[in-house]
Amino acid sequence: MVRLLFPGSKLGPVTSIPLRPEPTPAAAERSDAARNRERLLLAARELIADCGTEGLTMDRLAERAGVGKGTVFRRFGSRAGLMLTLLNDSEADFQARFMFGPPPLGPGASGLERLIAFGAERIAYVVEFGDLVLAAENASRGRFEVPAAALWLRHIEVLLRDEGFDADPWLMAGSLSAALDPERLLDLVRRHGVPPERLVDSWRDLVTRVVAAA
Amino acid sequence: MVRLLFPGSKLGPVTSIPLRPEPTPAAAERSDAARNRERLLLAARELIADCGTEGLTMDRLAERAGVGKGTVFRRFGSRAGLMLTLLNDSEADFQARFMFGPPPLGPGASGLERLIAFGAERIAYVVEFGDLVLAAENASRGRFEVPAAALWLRHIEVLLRDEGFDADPWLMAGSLSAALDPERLLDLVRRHGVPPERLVDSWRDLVTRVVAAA
DNA sequence: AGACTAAACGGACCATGGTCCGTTTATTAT
DNA sequence: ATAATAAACGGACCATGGTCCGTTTAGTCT
Repeated sequence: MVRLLFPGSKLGPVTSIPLRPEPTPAAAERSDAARNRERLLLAARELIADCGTEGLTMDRLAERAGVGKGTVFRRFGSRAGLMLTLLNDSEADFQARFMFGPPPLGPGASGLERLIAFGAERIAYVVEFGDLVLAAENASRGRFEVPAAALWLRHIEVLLRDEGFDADPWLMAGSLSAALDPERLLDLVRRHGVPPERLVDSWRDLVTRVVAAA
Repeated sequence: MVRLLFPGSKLGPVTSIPLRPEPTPAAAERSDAARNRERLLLAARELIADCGTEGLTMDRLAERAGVGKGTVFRRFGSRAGLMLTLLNDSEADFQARFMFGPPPLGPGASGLERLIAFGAERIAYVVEFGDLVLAAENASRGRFEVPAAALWLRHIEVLLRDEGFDADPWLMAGSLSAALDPERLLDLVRRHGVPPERLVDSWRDLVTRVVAAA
């Protein structure tokens, strides 16, 4: 658990679940470590801007940032961890919007409306950050241990319950969540040329049917 | 398209979509190539039996089979290709059963019954061949290009249409298919200890709801 | 049998993610 | 200021999937 600024708000820090958990949030970071972290993140963004996500290798990143390779791995744990870190801000923003933002995504709308909006936003998010999300998916032990994924799941589950869904909402939330799998969405958009709006339509249809029979 | 024996049937060869497409089905295999393929498959099964799927590396496999590493890759293309080949028989069997076998999996039952049975069988399949399926998933360009996957998708789509589902059955088939994703299923079974029957129940609930509103 | 050719072979080689451990350095206590 | 210490550093090293290309060989044609 880490405190992040709620972007564009005067309300001050809000609690958010980071995409990647910080190892030791208690101890303050040593100055050289902080400097290298900045250098690395900068270099990573430049590298991605120049050569795309594919072009970012850990060796190149280390060289470009002027640090040793070991430093890169101590900081981010793995390539996927780096990508997760790169996505952290936008992910925190997304979380804030579906947890505290205005309806229909945030509280105030019905469970179904919020489910629909959630899918639509997630689809937009995946389409926007495509390669990054894909590169972040290969986390060490499966993509299901990412803390943020657990949050989305729980969110969907709660919305299902709101709609009176009683039969194993946790598993159903997982099934719905699977329909938003980034690899699938990007395959549909990129290889099959499916327009995102059509994905949103299909998602709406899916959740509507699932909730309707409740 | 390759001809495979319909297992346990007197009906002779039936058409089946292989898990992994053969590069040049026309040209006959040279004798040394055939011998090496046998050696490799044997060695692969032994290695997996001894050290598990993780323990099978391409170098070790080559050494154990007594062939060069290049031979391994020419034969199977990639590690995932090898796993796909190892799964080919059971996959052909699965295909035969849902396409031509007895109801409720095969023709003769309603679309909904067949959908439910399909999911149940798929779950059992994934649980049985867990590691192999997982290792086969990292196919070159995503797990959506595997020909067999296209067949399952099409199957689900047809069954949806049978049930009068009109709104974008192809995308809906994909969403349902995503709920059967092996990585998810195995994560649920292994990490969360969810019994397969509960997965089947949830799948039944899902497809019933999707089809009900049609 | 001998020559010819296309296919198969093999293993050195490469790229890349990730680990290890001896060395350096920021920080803190005295 | 100096010493002590825990953290950070860096780059050699490893494992593994995958490629390349010069060499060998099975099958065929005469």
